[in-house]
Amino acid sequence: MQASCLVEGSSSGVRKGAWSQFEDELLKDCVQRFGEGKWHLVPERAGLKRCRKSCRLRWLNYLKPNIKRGEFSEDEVDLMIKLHKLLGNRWSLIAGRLPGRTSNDVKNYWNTNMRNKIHSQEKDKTIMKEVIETMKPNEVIKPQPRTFSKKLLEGNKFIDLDDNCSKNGINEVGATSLEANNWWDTLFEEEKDNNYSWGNGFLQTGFWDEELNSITTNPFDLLNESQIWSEFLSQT
DNA sequence: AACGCAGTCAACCGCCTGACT
DNA sequence: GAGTCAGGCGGTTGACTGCGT
Repeated sequence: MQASCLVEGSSSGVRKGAWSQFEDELLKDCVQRFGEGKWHLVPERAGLKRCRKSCRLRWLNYLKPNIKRGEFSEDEVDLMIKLHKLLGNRWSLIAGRLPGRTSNDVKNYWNTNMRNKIHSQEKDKTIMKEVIETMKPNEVIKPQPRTFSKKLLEGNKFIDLDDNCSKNGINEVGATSLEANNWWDTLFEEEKDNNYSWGNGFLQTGFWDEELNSITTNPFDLLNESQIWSEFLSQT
């Protein structure tokens, strides 16, 4: 567990701190050759003196293709606020709805920009209260299982992870087959199939109403009577 | 030019969960 | 059922940078 990473980090000369360009190249090359996943094998395969977690993080937050850099657009911020209101500090889920953004990006942005904004709006007690409410520990939805065993995948017509990863590497949005089998992404695909409207790359309507109802404990804390999630997320 | 401060963000840490044995 | 492993997450830290004095 984390102990393995700590031991790796302390006793076997594992590097810490900022990544060099050379290390980045080694990691990129390794992921391109073997695909994402099996992070415990990556340091050895790549010839890196880094622990598996460090390799994974570096790839996901910096090296992965299609990562968007620069400022968040208005649309992105708007969606982020709505999703945060809905999901709390579930940065990975929020990032999953913002193409090219990582959970680290979203978290950093929120912790700097949004908190500042919120503090500057302290006069507006209702906004303040809303945000604080979403940050209560008991409002945070526990993470759902994100990984699937090979057996499970085989039994549900999914493609074998290792096979798919090694042959295809990453898909067009930079996601592994593992991520593509995430329920959330599946929903995303379903929405596209159903020709719901999109704007600036974001889903505007038809927003997995049933699923969001199922994962939120008290949907009517956020929704008006008879309002659905897609309406909530598309309101301005 | 030198210093201090605040903001940003990459990276680390500790914990949780599911899979596997 | 218990123990271990690997993947993943959110919270936190600290190095770096830019700006004001």
